[in-house]
Amino acid sequence: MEEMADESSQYHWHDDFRFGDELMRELLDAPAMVAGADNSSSNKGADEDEEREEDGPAGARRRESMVNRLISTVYSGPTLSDIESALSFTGVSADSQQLLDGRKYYSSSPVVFSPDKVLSKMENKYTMKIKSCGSGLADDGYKWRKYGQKSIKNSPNPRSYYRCTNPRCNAKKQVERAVDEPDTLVVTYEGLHLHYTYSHFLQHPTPTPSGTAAAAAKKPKLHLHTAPVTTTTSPPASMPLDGAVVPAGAGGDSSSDSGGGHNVAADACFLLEQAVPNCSSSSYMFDGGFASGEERMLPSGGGLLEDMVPLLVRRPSCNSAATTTTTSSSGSPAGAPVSSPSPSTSSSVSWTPASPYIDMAILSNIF
DNA sequence: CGACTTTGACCTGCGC
DNA sequence: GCGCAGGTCAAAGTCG
Repeated sequence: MEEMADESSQYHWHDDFRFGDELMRELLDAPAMVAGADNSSSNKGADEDEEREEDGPAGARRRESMVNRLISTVYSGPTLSDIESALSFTGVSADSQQLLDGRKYYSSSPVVFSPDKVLSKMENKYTMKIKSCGSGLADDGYKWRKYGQKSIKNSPNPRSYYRCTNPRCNAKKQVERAVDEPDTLVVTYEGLHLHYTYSHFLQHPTPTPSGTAAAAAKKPKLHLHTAPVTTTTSPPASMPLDGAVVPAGAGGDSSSDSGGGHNVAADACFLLEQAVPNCSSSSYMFDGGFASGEERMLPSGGGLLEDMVPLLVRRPSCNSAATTTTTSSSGSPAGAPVSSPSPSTSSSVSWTPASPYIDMAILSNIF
């Protein structure tokens, strides 16, 4: 298992993104771009040399800006706006719209996370219908522990109950097969993950044999299963996908999901940065590599990222389509993602995931 | 030996 | 209050 999180895993981040022509051009012009991405061509020449050697705060800001641009340019998956569209979000502010555009976010005004706002909606439930592409279950990037199974009336299929293995997380999910569609899994999520597990970060082993690598060796069980998800069904999201979703066990109903090889943390950082420009992913992902970032991302024991909202949902390993229905258990304040006035339903989505991860529940809470 | 799954028992909410 | 159904607990078993 842990062997799957080999060195290559730290590059999964790149696996899901491609370099566009624009990026390539920028890379070729790296010196100038890095020195002054905002500068016009008129700055080239003598000034360019000056800028290139600039090492002050301004230079740092520019470099960070450049990194951000690269990030947004490299990303080829669905943008938050795509997700928004899919969810038929309503009440999205102009700023948010801009923010949702992966190529504009860095120039938009900062978005301030409101923990209260997010937490107030933490009781939301959302259900996903996952078209399984095999006999397995989807993986949402989180680690789940099955704590019960119940046969449901009028349903030939038992319902399995899972709880997030993180002791400080009360996220739960229920998994059962659709009565009319045996190849479809119905996953209901309750509660949200306000953390990442070690597994996400251990996928990015530090180059140094000691330190985090040692930690990884000590906590192998927490590694996401990076094995090929041939036996798992993946939903589009933690929505987890298993949108943070389904266990990968044999037989489908009972499975403990795990990662599918995706660089979840990286994706999360990217998405987080998209949502929160002030949160510089570069400081986590690109400044000296992820290894150093790993340390910073583990503010406390237990590998929790308490200051970081997971914007994740694991993409299904196959081209499965997932349908999600978000249910707001509590009165949704204005701006809630629900598109329907009905208290029991909100949005229904048919999404052929091409993107990494998204926690639609969280996104809906944020925007 | 620790983590995880299985599974029957127990608890809780709801309708009658 | 009773019964049903869904959700959770926890002991036992399994696995690596």
